[in-house]
Amino acid sequence: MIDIKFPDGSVRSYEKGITPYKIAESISPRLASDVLAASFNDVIYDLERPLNESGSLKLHKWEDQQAKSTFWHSSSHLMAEALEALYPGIKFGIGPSIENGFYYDVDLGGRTITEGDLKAIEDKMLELARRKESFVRKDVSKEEALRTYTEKGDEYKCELIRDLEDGTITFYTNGGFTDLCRGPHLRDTSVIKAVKLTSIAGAYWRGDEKRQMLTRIYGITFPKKSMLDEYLALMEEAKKRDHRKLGKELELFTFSSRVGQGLPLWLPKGAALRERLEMFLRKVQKAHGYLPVITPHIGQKELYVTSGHYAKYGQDSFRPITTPQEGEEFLLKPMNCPHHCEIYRSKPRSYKDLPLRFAEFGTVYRYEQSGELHGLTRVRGFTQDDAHIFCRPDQLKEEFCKVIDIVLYIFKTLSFDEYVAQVSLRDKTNRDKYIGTDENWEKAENAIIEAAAEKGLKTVVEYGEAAFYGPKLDFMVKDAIGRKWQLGTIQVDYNLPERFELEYIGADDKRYRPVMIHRAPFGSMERFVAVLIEHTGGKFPLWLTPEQAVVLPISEKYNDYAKKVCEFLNNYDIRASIDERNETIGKKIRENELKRIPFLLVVGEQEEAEGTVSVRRQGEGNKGSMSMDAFVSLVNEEINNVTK
RNA sequence: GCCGAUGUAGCUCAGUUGGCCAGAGCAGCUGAUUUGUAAUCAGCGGGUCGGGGGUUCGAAUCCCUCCAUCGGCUCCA
Repeated sequence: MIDIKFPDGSVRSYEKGITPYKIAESISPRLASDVLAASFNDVIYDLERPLNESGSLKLHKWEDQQAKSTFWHSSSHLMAEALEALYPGIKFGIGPSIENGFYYDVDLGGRTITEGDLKAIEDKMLELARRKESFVRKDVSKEEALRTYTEKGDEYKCELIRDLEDGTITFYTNGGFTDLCRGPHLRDTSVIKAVKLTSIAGAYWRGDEKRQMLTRIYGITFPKKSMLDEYLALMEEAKKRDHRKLGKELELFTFSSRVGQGLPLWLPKGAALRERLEMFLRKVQKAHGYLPVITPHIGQKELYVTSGHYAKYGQDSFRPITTPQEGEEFLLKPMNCPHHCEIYRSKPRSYKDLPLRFAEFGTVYRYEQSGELHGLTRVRGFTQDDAHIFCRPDQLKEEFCKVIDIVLYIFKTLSFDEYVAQVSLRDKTNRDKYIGTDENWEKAENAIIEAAAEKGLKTVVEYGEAAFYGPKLDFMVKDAIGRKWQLGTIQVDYNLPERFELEYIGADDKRYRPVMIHRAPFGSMERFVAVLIEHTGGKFPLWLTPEQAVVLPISEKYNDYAKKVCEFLNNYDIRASIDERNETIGKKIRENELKRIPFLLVVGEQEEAEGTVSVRRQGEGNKGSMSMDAFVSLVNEEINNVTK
C-alpha cells in the first residue's frame, strides 16, 4: 500500500500501482470525468500512469494551468495524427502547448498548407477525437527510438533523440500516430470537443535562422464548444481594440512609407493625448525630486564607444552620420543614459548631492528588424519617459522603493488594476556573463527583492533574465480583457558608472563610484499609448481624452447658443467643440458617440430658453438637462476624483 | 533579416478561363431640408488598380523586381 496526500492535507491509502484516474474515481465520479491531469510530488503525470510510491497528489481540472497545458499538448499530437493522415510522409519538429493553445512545426516536403486547408485538418482532428483514442505511454531505449525515426526518415526527431539521455526516452501513441514525447497526456482524445486552427507561419528549426524553415501550425482546443465560442469572441473583441485600427479611426497617429517604416507620425489628437500624459508624469516626477534635463538627439560616435553600445549594436543599427569634417561621426541616440552620464560628470559631485535624478522625455532611434515592427508597440523612433538616478549604494533600496511608488501611482491613476512585477536576477550557474562584483550584485538583488516585498508587490522571480549590467524589475499589466503587456522597467546598472568613470566624494574625502538606476514607468510614450488604447478600447479617462465634450445644436438656429455654451466650457478649461454641421441630431449623436467623446451636449429651443445643456454620456445615453455650471462641476468632480 | 499572406477612391470592400470608358457603401463637395438623443433626401466630384519592368493585339487579373502592411520566427541596449 502507498499513502497519497491531497492538497487539503488529508491522506488516503491505495494499492501500489494505482493510477491518478482511479484515485479520482474513488473520490467521486464527477471528479473523474472532469480531471485532465495530475501532479505527483509536483511533477505532472498522466492520469493512467501508475503510482508506485507514497507522495502528494493534486488532480487538475481545466481551471489549472497544468490541465490546460496537458490538454493542448495532447491536442498537438491529435493535430499531428490528422496531418499524418492527410499528408503522408510529413516530418515533425516539435509540438508543444503554449500560453493559449499549441502548435506543431512540420516539414511538408515540397507541399504547402494554406489557411484554406485548415478547415479540413480541423474536421479530421474532430473525427479522430471522437474515436476516443487512448494516449499510450511507452519507455523506449535510445537505440530503438533512433531506429524508429531513421526508418521513418524524420531527421528532426533523430536530432532531438541524439540530445536525450538513454533511459529517459518515451513514446506516446494516439491512434495511428506515435511521437517522441516526455508527456504527460490526456487519457484519450474524446475530451477534445472543439478545435480551431488559428494561424500558419514559418519557424526556423530550433529557432536558428541558418537552419531549415518549418511550417508552424497554431491551434487551440477546448473541452466544450461554448468555451471555443467564448475564446473566439474574445479574439473578436481584441481585434476591435487593436490600437492600430483605433489609432486610425480616432485620428491619433499614422505612418507613411515615405517617412519610413516604424516612424510614427502623431496626429493632433494623438499629440494632445500624449502631451497630457507627459504633463501628468512631469508633475509626479517633480513631486518626487526629479530634475528635468534636455539632451540632443545625436551624439558623437565616441560617446557610444565609451558606453559600449557601439561595440554591441553598432553594426546592426542606424549607421553613423558623417559631416563635411573628415573623420567626424555622429550617431542617432539609441538611449539617453550616456548623455545623462555626461551631465553627471559636468561637475564634481559630493555624497551630499546624491541621489541625483535626471529625467527626460528622450527620443531615441533603434534599427529594429523590419519584420519586428508593429503599430506603436515596436517602432524605430520612440520617446522614453526616461530618468537616471545616480545614488550611493546604501541609497539603492530606498530609491527603488520610491520608483515603485511612482509606477504604482501611475497604474492606479490609469486604472491598470492587475499587474505583476518580474524580478530578473543573475543566472547563478553562469556568472561570467555579468559585469560587476559579486558583492554589488548581491546587494542590488537584495535591494530589489526587499523593495518589492516592502511595497507588497506580487512578484515572480526569473533567474538568468537580468541584463549583463545589473538586475531589474519589470512590470506587466493586465488589460481590460485580460491580456498581459509589459510596461515599465527599473534597472540597476554598475556598468555605465564604471565606463564613464563617474565619481562622488564621500564624507571621508575619498572617491566613490555611484550606482545608476534606469527607469521608465511607461516604457515609451508610444508603447504606453498603444497599451492604453487597447486597455480602454479608445474610451480614455476624462482627464486625458483629447476631446471631453461636443455641443450638438438641434438645428442651425441654435448655433449661436451652442457657441456660447462652448466658450463657457472652454473658459473652465473643458475641452469642448461644436458640431455645427447641417445634419440631423441623430446623425450627430451617432458619429460623436463613435468618436468616443465622453459628453455630448444637445442644445435646442428648450435649453436656450433655460440656459441649460442636455447631457448625454458616451455609451450610457441621455442623462437629462442641467445648467452649464452644474455640468462644469460634474466634469471637474470626475477629473479630481481620479487625479488627486 | 527569414517564411507565408496581402496591397483596387480618404475608409471598408466587390471585381480571375486576361477583353467595352474599373464598381458599391461610407466619407467629401453642392443643393434641398431646420431636424429632440445612434445614419434625411437628391445631385456631383474622386482611382498612376502599391512603385518599376516584362509577357500579350490587349493586364487590376500572368511573370520578375522593389516598397509597404499583416501573421509568425529570430531579435529587443
